[in-house]
Parts: sequence; C-alpha cells; structure tokens
Amino acid sequence: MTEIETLRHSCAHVLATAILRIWPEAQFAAGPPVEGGFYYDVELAHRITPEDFARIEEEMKREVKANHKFEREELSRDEAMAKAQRGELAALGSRAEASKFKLDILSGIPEGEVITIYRNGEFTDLCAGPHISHTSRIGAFKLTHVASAYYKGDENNPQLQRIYGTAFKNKTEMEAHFAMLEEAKKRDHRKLGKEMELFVIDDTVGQGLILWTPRGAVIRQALQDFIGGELRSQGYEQVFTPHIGKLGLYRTSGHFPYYAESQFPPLIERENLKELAEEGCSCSELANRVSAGEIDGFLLKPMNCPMHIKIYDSRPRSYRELPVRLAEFGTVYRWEQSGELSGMTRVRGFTQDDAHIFCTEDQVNAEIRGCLSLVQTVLGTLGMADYRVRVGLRDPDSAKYTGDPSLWDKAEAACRNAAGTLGVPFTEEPGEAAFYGPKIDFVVKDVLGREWQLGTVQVDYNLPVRFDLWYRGADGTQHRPVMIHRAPFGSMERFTGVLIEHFAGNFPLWLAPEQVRVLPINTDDEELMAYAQGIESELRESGVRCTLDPTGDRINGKVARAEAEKVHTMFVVGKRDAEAGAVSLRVHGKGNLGAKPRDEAILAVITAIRQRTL
RNA sequence: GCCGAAGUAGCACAGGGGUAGUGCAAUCGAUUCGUAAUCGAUAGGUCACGGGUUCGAAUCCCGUCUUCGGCUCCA
Repeated sequence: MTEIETLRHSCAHVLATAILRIWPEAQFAAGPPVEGGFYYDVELAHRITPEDFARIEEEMKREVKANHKFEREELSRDEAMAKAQRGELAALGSRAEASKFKLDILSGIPEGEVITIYRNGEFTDLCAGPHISHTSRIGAFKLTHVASAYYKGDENNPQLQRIYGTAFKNKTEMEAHFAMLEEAKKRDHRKLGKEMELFVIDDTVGQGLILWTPRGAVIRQALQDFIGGELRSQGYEQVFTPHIGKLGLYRTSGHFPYYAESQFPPLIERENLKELAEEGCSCSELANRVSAGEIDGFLLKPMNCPMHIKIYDSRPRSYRELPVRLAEFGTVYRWEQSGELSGMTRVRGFTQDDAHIFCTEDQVNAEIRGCLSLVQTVLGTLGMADYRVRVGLRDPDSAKYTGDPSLWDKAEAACRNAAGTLGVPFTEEPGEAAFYGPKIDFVVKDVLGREWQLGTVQVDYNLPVRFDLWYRGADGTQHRPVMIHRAPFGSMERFTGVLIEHFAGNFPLWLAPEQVRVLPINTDDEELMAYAQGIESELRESGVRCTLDPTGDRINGKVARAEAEKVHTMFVVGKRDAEAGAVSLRVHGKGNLGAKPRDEAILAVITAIRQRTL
C-alpha cells in the first residue's frame, strides 16, 4: 500500500467509527482504498443519503481530532472468531449481534496466515493493515457519494450500501483533487459529444444505439481512412459481410445458444411463426425449440468471425497463400444490460475495426507481433501513451472456455511471449480470455478513471476446429490453421468516445470536424465577402473541411463562437488582408500546427495561404 | 438486471398545489466593428409518459420509460 492509500484506508476506519456512533447496529463488510479515495461497505436498514454526510463527517472530524492511535494486535484464529461471534469486530466495543461479514471474511483467511485487528479509540476492526499512526494524520477528508454493491461482488449476495469518500494529507491537496475532477468532467465525451454535435442517442431509435452526426462521422471516417492505409500496407484484404446470419452458423461457432443472454433475440421466419401460432405454441416453447435447433432463424451478428471464416472456407487453401488476412469494419450487436450502457463507450450496436488472420502455427508469433505493432502505431499516432496491457488467460475453474486444454496452453504461451516483446509492462489475468482463446488487451481510462478495453489481439485454436478449417500443407496433407482475431481500435464507438476525452474535444487537424473557419470582419462589404468566399472555395477545393461565418456579429463574437465550437484554425479576413491578398491566422486552444505526419497535407494548404502575408 | 438519484424550451438551469421563468442558441430588425460574445424584438412548452389524490397537479402519491452514479456483466 502506498502512503496515500494507507491514509485513505485509515480514513475508511474513521468512517466506520462515525457510522457506528450514529447507527450502532451497522454491519460492515470491506473498506479498502480505491483510486482517488476509499469506500466502506455497510449493511444498514437506514438508507444513507448525501443529506446524512454532514452528520457523519461531523463524527469523523471528532474522531480525527481525538487523535487516537491505530493499535495493531495479532490474534489466533480462535480468538478472532470469538471476537466476531461476540460482535466485537467492526464495532465500538461489542454489540448484541455477531459481526457477520467479518465472520465470513475470517473463515476465508487461509490457515497459517497471521490474523490482525486494528483499534482506534473504541473502534476495533479485523484488518490486515497497514495504517497511519494516529487518526489526526488525516489532514482533509470528504464523503463523496453513496452507491450499492453486492457483497463480495457476487450478484447472488445481498446488496450493501457503499459509501465513498476521499482523504488527503492536507486541505490544499484535497482542493486540487476536486478542481482536477471538475476539469475532467468538462472533457466527458457525453457532454462534449452533445456540445460539439458529434453523436446523438435517440430513445425512439433505442438505447445504446449511436447516431453519428456529420461532425462525428468526419472523425470516424478519418480514423477509418487512417487504419485502412495501414492495413493495405500490411497485406490485409478488405471484405464486406451482412449484419445477420443464420442461427446454425452461430451454433457452430458456439455463440448460440450459450451467449443468448447477451444477444438480441433471434429473428424467426414469418412462415415458421405463422405455423407455430396456428399450433398454439407458447413463447417459452418457441424459445426452447429455437434453442434445441428445431426451428431455424437469423441472428443479428454478435461477432464477425464466423462470416470471415466462411470466406476463408469458401475454397481449398494452400499453405502458399497463408497468412490470409481478412479485414472489415464490421458492425455487431450485443444485448448489454440496460444499466451497463454508457455514452459511446458501452453500446448495443458497434463497429469493430475487425480482422481475422488465418495462418500456420509457425506464423503465429510473427503475426501476433504484427498485430501488436499495429495497435501501438494507432495509439502512438494519436498520442495515447496512458494505457496498460492485459494478457487475458482462461480461468481453469470455469466451464466457459471451450476446447482442448493443450491448445489453450499453446495459445496462452504465444500471447505471453508476444506481450513480452512489447517493451511495456503487462499483467496476466486469469478469467479475462475470450471463450475461444486468450487475448492481449490494451486498456485505457476515461476521465472518471473507469477502464475501457480498446485494442485487442486474440489467439484462437478453437474456432478452426469447430468450423473444421484446413489448408493443404507442403507435405500434401491437410493442416489446421490458427486464427488471430484483432481490432486495434476495438470499436469505432468506444474508441471515438475515449478519443474525445483524450483530446478534450481539441482534435488535431487531421481529425478536426471543422478544420478552418473563415471569419470576415465586415459582412456588409461585398468586395471583402467575395474575397472571403474565394478563400473558402480555395480551401474546399484543396480538400480542407472549411466553412465561412456569415453572421453580422463583431469579429470578437465570431472568434468567441469559433473557439467555443473548437474550430481548429480561424482565418480572419478584413480589408487589410484582402488588400495584401492574405489572411490573419488564429489557432484554437492548444490545437497545434506542428508536424504530426497525418496533419501535413492539410497543414501545407493552410500554410500556403497564410504565408501570403509574409 | 440490481440499489440509489434525476428528467422543466434545441442546450445550460431556476421555480415547487392557483397565468411556465432566465441565459445561450433560433427567427426578424438595427449595427459593419481587426481576434473570447453589439443592441432590440419575436417565436419556442402536454414541465419524460400513463394513472391517482385534489375545486385545481409541472409541483403530492403510484407505475412505466430514459438518463446519471455504483454493482453485476462485457464472446
């Protein structure tokens, strides 16, 4: 635990102390530090609301002021159990009821591990520590919000109230923290997306379904053009596939019915439905018969791989043509639970910058490395350096991961190996694999510190077996190819959402929805207007995304509006410019006119016009 | 899906049982001005939707939908 985490965790104990003074019957579960603060989970009949915060903070202040020492004590398992039974853990002294969550936590501590309790004043808690020396070391703290969480993160367990707060060494640091949070909120892609008219979500279209408005579409198109160029140079071939496919396809892949929960329900043919209705078939019966494969239908595709597999498998393949790399911006649909949806970053329909590589086992390592370097090129080009790499492995205890364990071992070794060549640290996380294979994910944080998986590279020995894929080897016999699934952006929606926050809406020139706006000083002056319109058409013809502000506002008003709309470059033209055949330039915010390779073509046009002043 | 909060004009928000408000945006008019907002007028609303209580509901109650904060989930 870092110094600040220790402080915050200690503050969680102070919070529990305060709550117990107000509600002695409160039962506590866990109270760890988290990024930016801490929480404590509590079971309490009274619903804690932000209105209660002042009262709780009052008690907390008292505890901090009392400057109690955090005293550590080691206990035997029996002693600890006895204490919990008497209701003396996470309690002020003891209470009538046993400390039930603490009892449960105690029973989960492995035999032989040291059991410790910490005491501050009259409050005692089962806790591994460490803690600060005295409560008064907490210089500043604040309760921030209350939410709910399942005990031990299991949705079958009861929901507890989770009270969040934060703590710092002093007030200045805390104020800086909240100021930073306020700034971060201004970058929220949902807010900027609305203000900058990048996308909308319309109830009558459906939750979690993104409508890309013209300005947002510009960004998406620019990203697609960018990655498209990279793909061509790396030997990928473009394909297009439909948005729906027959259920049988997904039965083979394993998506249906095993992932039926996370898909839109199947589309049943009209004829079939009619017959079933005449038979008086009930809905549940229909669902059963669809699952059992007695009734056919179509599925909105939850993934593109089966379609790409069918393209690969449309004729016999020779080892000479491998690797086959099939790429598509493929739109997929997934039934995310309503509470999981969030702006552009968690949606029900999204477009992956997907590709599937079919290769020989010997080619796997080189292909994975190629994919990883593509992801790094993408992130590097956009200046996104703040990401972590996660190698997702199967969870040996879970039945979700299908296929031969020895193949899994091979695939996992390949991922681990390739991740090792990245030159950045990575973590291995069991249970994070796809159902068909392990993966290497690039994970970034949004403005609120929530993690989102963007780029991903997945190694798959499984689907080639399920679909019985093969190629003819040099030895004349049939061999099984290995598949690699990869998406450097992940999805266009999520990536764009994260990108809006990354740039705080101040996109570099090549992505900016409006690259240049021409601001004439005097709209009444016909000669000047003709000149301004000439500049506008000149820019347009050179491929610059450009508009002209036709309003009768003063120039500072026009500038203010263009700034608010985050227009990358402003060309102010007045009489003086017209006479010189020039423009006066202004660049929005920190929008730089630097030498990012992707900006260069547009920059050249702008510079050429601008330099006429010189 | 679960727990909690919220939903008032295109956007940001105020109001809180008795005529629906402000700012920005929009429209019209005046202004023609050199780098962050010129002035005036007009228009814009089933106060999310459905039901209830009441002489009267945007306001109180119930339900639904959506959004937000978490949890769970994320092939």
